[in-house]
Amino acid sequence: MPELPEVETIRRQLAPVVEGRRLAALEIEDPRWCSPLAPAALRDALEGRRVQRLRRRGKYLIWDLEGDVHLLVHLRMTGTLLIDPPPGTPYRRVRFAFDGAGAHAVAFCDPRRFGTGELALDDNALEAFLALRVGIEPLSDALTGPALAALARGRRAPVKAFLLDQRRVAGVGNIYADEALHRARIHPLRPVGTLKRAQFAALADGVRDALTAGLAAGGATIDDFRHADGVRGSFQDEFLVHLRRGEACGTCGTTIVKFVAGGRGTYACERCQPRPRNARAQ
DNA sequence: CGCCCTGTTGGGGA
DNA sequence: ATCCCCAACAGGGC
Repeated sequence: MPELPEVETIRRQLAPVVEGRRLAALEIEDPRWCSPLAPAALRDALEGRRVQRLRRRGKYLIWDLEGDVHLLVHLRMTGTLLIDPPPGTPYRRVRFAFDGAGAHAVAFCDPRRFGTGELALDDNALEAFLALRVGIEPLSDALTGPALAALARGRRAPVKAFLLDQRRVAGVGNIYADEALHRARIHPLRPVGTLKRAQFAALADGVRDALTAGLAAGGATIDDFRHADGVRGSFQDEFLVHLRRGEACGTCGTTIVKFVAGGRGTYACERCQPRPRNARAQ
């Protein structure tokens, strides 16, 4: 569930709650969260420090704490951050307690335990960590057709695999990759290096538009999925073009088909997004 | 009821 | 460079 729009929405909700607050206690109930670092090491590094800023790079939430200490939280597939969750909230893995009048508590909850917390002990370490993992920000001016073309030059990988590679364009997940490709009318299995200039431009627009639409919808229904009662809001249905197997393409009415691209379940309209001749069927 | 498959992510090994 | 499998769990199909 946490794709970039949801991470950004959570960041916007959380920032006013944690920025300027002192982290009084950090309770890590599942040591796997920060593995291979021991929970005690993380506690020692973070407790007592004030949160200066909550930022996002790709799908990473970056907590900048005073003293040039940084916590990188990744929600993976099922993680979420809840503000003042009620007692007994299931799947709680980490608890952040803050100081001061009107302070809130924040909980990291994650049924599948894929989510991670990582520590960077100075700016250099933080940038080195990010440089290895995240590429250009899709909601910034850096996302342009020519920028995508430069990253794609000479590559034969399917365009969907290219989009999912966080080291090139950061923050595009499985759902939004399909969405962006449908908007750009490009088949997910097209070798990315063979796209034409106009297609790279359409792809840049498609990525930005899909994420922006998701952000608008996510912001509108944030209350639904922030609650820990299991109601996680099907907000994606509100803006996605309904790329589901068996359903009709909203543009041309052709039945949406499913196949595997970039190692993930992929949905496309093979009329709007013509399949390349050399790509094997299903 | 139980088995099997799928999955919004990313790292590691082949 | 690329593909496959895995982490841990829930939910749906059969």
